[in-house]
Amino acid sequence: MISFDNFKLRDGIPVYLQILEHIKQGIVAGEIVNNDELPSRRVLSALLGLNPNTVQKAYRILEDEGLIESHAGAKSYMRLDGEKLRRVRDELIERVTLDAAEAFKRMGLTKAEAAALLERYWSEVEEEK
Amino acid sequence: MISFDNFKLRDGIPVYLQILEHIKQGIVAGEIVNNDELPSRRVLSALLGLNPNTVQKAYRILEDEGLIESHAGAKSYMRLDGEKLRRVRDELIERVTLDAAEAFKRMGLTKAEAAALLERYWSEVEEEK
Amino acid sequence: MISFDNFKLRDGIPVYLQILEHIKQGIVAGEIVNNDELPSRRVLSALLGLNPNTVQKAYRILEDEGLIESHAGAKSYMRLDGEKLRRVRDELIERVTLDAAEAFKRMGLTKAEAAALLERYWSEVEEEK
Amino acid sequence: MISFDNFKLRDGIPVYLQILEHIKQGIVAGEIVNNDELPSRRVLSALLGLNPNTVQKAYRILEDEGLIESHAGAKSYMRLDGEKLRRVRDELIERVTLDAAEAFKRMGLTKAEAAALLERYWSEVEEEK
DNA sequence: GTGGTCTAGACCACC
DNA sequence: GTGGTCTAGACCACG
Repeated sequence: MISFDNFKLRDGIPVYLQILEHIKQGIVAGEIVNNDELPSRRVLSALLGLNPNTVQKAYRILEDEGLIESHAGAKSYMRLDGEKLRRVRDELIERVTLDAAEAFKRMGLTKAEAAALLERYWSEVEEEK
Repeated sequence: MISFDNFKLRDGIPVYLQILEHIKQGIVAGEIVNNDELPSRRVLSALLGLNPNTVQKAYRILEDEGLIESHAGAKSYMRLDGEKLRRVRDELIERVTLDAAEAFKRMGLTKAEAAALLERYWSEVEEEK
Repeated sequence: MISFDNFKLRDGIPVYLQILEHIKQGIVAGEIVNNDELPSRRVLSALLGLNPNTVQKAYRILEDEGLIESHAGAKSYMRLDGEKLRRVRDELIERVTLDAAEAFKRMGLTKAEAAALLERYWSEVEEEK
Repeated sequence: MISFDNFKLRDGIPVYLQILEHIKQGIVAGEIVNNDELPSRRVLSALLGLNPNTVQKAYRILEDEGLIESHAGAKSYMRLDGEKLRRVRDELIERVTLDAAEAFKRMGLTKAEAAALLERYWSEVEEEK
């Protein structure tokens, strides 16, 4: 079962996007694999203190993207293969990296300075709660 | 006069925040310095194809944060000193770096891998449009 | 025994309605006649890979409409007479025809064009699976 | 402005699908053309006695399919070109025709009988209210 | 219990 | 006023 233990809501970003992001990051991290069972909409919404429809929106998009499969009355499961996995991974990494690079560049930092900053702050990231 | 030449709208993020971000990044980059003149709300909104209210919102926040000074009927100017500059710089760098570090960690990358990725993608950032 | 050999599930339409439709179409086609035996709920649900409740719902409606007769512990049988047969036939034909005519009209086709289309696609209907 | 004058709700079919169908039929009929303005979510939902979210769902799907374009704060417009028009037309006609043909066949009618039925019922379709 | 649709109504970002 | 997100909660189809 996919875990949402370390999921923290940030504000300013649509919640359904944060759910999508969390799942996609889990896929890239290898924590989420093919055929994994997803928590039901009701359970997850209760767990995160959200409305079921918000979770439903995230799940619907995942299904539109072919990453999960769900049928009325049945649980929902991850549907991953090499191609999808690669696609998710590439998109996610590219977006995160380019966003950061762009911001650093815009602030006038050099490549080396940016990389140093990233390494310096690495250990300050809030660890698992 | 503060430049918005390289300003590109991204969707999904409130436009007024993008304006704020652009100006703060310019401050950190040293392109924007104390007493610089800001384009008028009307001019900037026309330039960026935005609603004047959206620009107004960004300017109001900058004023609330003490970074600019504006008076009715007069031009607006940057009001920066060492302390404000440091504050803006630290906040911006910390946010960008921590966000990226958190995302990379969540994806299961090591510190070295993340830094390498950042350097690898560095030159791919779209240059001046 | 009533056959479900050519029964294909379509999605988007409630399954119990599809079962009802299948039986009524069989009645109109003359394949299903008075006193025919129906498969038991359990057998049919197993055959179609459905939940017994879904089949039960379809059977209950058929019984409400007086088209079948069933008693606890006994097999179910079709109960058709001239009047019921005519009613089912007229309802079904009218609904199918009017639905199609309405859709064709709404799309701006003429009567002749619609009839031609119907004849043209006639042979493309998937034959017995 | 796209009209919903002749729109009648049918039950048993999800409302958002009926809205989609109505618009697509209008496209095929040539009543709806490129750059046509759509009624706002609020206006249409009030007009049809629906919840705004139901209309929003239909509009979202249309946007996903590339048939309309909408931006926050701005009205929504049809975005059609030859390719999309052909796609919508082909899908709609094929579905309606095949559904009808399949039902008629299943009821044991011949191609000629079905076409005759369609022509006979043609004028009975409820005319514009 | 699970997925899907729908209503009622609020708040935000934007024009 | 317009599009987009979200909460609260109901009902249906299905297993």
